[in-house]
This record gives sequence, structure tokens and C-alpha cells, in this order.
Amino acid sequence: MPTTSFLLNIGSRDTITSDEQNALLAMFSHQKSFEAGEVIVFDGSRPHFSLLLVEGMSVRSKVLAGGERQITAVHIPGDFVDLHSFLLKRMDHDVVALTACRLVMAEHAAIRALMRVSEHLTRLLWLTTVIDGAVHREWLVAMGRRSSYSHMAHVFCELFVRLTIVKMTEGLTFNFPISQAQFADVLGLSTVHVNRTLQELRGDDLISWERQVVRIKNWDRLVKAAQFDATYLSLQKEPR
Amino acid sequence: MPTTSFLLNIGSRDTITSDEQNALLAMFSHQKSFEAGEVIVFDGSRPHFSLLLVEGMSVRSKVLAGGERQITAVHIPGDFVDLHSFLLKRMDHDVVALTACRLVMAEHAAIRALMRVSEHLTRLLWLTTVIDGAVHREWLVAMGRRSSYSHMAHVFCELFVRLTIVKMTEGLTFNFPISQAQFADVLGLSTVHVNRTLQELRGDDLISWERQVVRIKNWDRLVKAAQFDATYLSLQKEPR
DNA sequence: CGTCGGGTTGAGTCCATTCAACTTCGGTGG
DNA sequence: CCACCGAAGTTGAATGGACTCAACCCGACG
Repeated sequence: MPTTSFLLNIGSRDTITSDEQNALLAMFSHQKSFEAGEVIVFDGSRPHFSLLLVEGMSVRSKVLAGGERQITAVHIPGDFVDLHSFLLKRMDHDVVALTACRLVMAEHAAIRALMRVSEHLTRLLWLTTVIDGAVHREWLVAMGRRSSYSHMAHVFCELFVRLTIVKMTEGLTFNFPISQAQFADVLGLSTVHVNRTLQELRGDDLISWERQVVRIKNWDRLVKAAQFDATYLSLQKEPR
Repeated sequence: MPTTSFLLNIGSRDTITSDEQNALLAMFSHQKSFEAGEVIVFDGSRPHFSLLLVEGMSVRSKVLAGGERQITAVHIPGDFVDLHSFLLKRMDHDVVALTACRLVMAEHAAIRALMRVSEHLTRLLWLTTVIDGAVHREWLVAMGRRSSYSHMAHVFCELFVRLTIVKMTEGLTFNFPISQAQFADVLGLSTVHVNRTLQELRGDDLISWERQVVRIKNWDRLVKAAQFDATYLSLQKEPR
């Protein structure tokens, strides 16, 4: 089922009936596939559909005039990459595939139709965009007020928790198919400094990262280094 | 009318009928007032209503264990300060009054009622939270990839545009009732560095800032310094 | 008239950047 | 089969941006 991880995603925030599951499923039409490095949604475009990531990883990135790049979000299966375009109409950033990606399409018309059918599902879709915002805020704190060491640790913690929700971790390891240069654009640092900070984390035996596989060597100490508190991810099942 | 600036706010993104205006108005019940410095919404709380700012300015702020503070948003009249709590349920940050503030309350039950009445207004409320997210992303880019000089210029540009929408600018001036220390928490810098960067902007004759009044001395050059592009604020009237 | 919050300045230090070289490794073509 | 190539990672050295700490100024206010 293509939308399994999406159901895991919202299913970890509220209970949904099987009728609701079907209604959600009905919203999606065709699939789309992209190669690593391809742009999935273009800055400035006006899509008439939104895309749910079902396989692979992608990022939202903004590029400045001077060529500097900042990644503002990392998407994993179960994430809508551009649900906000349903309301914003015009994209204000690119969505780029980190790996080969498979996505499913929800026509904006279909989302509108769903709004007519279910108030509850409307709120759950709305919720996903609001959680995006919560993550953005946490990243702002990390960029503004954490050390690069702590910031990096925080990203690993967040990724691990989010990947666990959609069952994409194995024990304390997960796939992280990103180059250090791209990771630098996530953190707002230079590649050189990313490399050195990474070595500190490795040296302190908090993580290892080889051949795209991250292993958390000591979760408790990683959380402590990051001052990570997952409440901003809203992982409570409650009526929304 | 307490909600005038709110109507200006969404009215600059879509056309709303007078029936819709009334429906929106009906959503708000009591007023609440706060002194400068007071916490309007507490981190960790579970409000059963959301607050629309009608007078004054406030910020969203997160505090780390070590006492470091990061401000993730600045609110002006017409902004919902915590509409996301409608879906998040639990606040993941404080909302703090910069000045004396007046707000009006929308019970979450009333928002639900509105959802039942109007699909369109639902989308417009949703839109406001999604624009919040767009602003967060722009701030992430500014923190991660802009110089402090450019970052600061960007904040002034954004504020000026947003304040103009709700008619709170006079010519090229506006009220900005914030200390340099608080401004440092907006930018993720130290107070000393904020002070020096400010002097650069003044020295280049881009702005002045005295007694809480900011004057933009040269809009074009300020925009250029900031590489400011307002499209992320979604200021197009179009059907949403 | 003294105090206090906010702003300004100087000096020294440190974190992070730039630039450049060098390594490692997987892929590719001679 | 191996030599070469390019992308990604690693390292060193020098520079610079931002921080800390500390002092000092100023105006509002009791």
C-alpha cells in the first residue's frame, strides 16, 4: 500500500477509522518517480496537486542570488512535500530528491472534495502542515542558539524519531543518503566545519555514519548533547 | 472593530464577502489584555482557545536549558498568535507580550463550528498557519546563509511590509517596541553584535531607529542589502 | 540625586570560514 | 586488468566574523 507510512504518520497523532483511511486513500491518484538530484517541485511553480512521498528522501531548499543554499526541511516517506501549495498556490522554494523517489499525487480538487466529506480529516491534513511549522521553529532555535555540535546532534535525534514512526529504523540505525555538503546546507554551516563537527560526535562515540548508514551509539548521551525534547513533534494520539 | 487588521490580513490574500466577515467576527468572544513582558500563552499549556492580536506586539520564544532564548516569530495586529494550538493541542513555546497587548479569543469549539459553516473560511484560517510556516522558512534561510547585516536588513523589510498591510506604517516609518537584547534573540546573535550591525545599517544610511521608531531611509538599497523578495508572504489576492 | 535598564565601545578570544591540498573509493574506458 | 577520473571526504593553515567580558554613557524615574 503506497500510503502506509502516511497512515503511520497521522495515526501516531490521532485515531482514524477504516472509513477515514479509505477516504484518504481515495484522494491519491497517479504515482510520480524521480531520480536522485531531480527537482520534484519548482520554486515559483503553481501546482494543482500536492505530493506525498512514499519512497526515498527529499528536501526543501532555497537558493540565494549568490548561490548559497539552505535546506529548510528533510522529507521521509509519509510526508507531504508540498501540501502548503494547496493554500499558498505559488511555491516559494524547490523540492529536490536526495535519492530516487516515488510520490503519489493528490489533486487540489481532491483535497477540496475531502474537506467537504470530513471535517476531521481536514483537521488532520491541516495538522501535518502545522507540525511542519513546529519543526521549522525547532530548527530556528537550533540554528540561532545551539552550538554546531548540539545542532547536529539534534538533527540526528529528530530524524531518528521521525523515521521510527514510519518504521524506517532498524534498531539504532537508519539510512541517511545525504552528502556532507548537503548536510552543511541543512545546518547552515560550511562543509569543512560539518566534517569536523561530525568527527567530534564520532570521537565522543555518539554516532557513526558510514556508507549512508547512521548508527546511534548512545541514544541517551546524544539526546543530552542535543537537549532534544520530542514534544514539538506532537506524538500523542489524541482527538484533533 | 477589533478584527479590522485581521480582515486586512486575509483580505490581502483573497476576497471575502461581508457574510464571511460576519461569520469570522462571530467566532471571537472576550478580550484579554496583557502588560509588556507578560506571558500570553505558556509553553506546555493546553489552551482551549486561540488568540488574535488586535493591539500591541508579541513574540514566540523558546528558551533552552542554559537560558539562551530564541524568538521564532514576531506578531503584529491581525496575527493569530497561537492558532496552531487548535491542532497541536499542547504549546511548544511561550508567547510573550513586547508591549501592552489586547487580544480577542476564539474558542476552539467556535473554530470547529466555523469549519462546519464555511469551507472557504476554513482554508483561509489554514492559510494563515501555512504563511507562518513560509515565514519560518525564510528566517531559516536568513539565519543559515545570510550575513548578519543582510539578515537584519531582511527583518526590517519583512516587518515593514507586514505592518503596511495592516496600515501600521506611516510613510517609511513604523513603531518597533523592542530592545536590542530582544532583537538579538530574533536574529540569533549577541547584543553586542546586534548593536554593531545596527550601526553599519545606520552608517550606510539604510535605516534609523530611535525611541522605538524605525525609519527606512532608502527602501531600494535596504531591499538590495537584504535580497528581500516578498513573494513568501503570499500577498496576492486570489481564490484559495 | 542615585539607580537601573538599555545602549555603546574596546580588547581579547574562539568558533567557523575560506582556500588549498590530499586521500579514498567506486566507476569507466583504454 | 589496471590506470585514470571525479565525487566525496579529510586535513592544515590563515583569516575573519561573532562572542565574551568589562567598562562606560545616557536618559527615565523614583
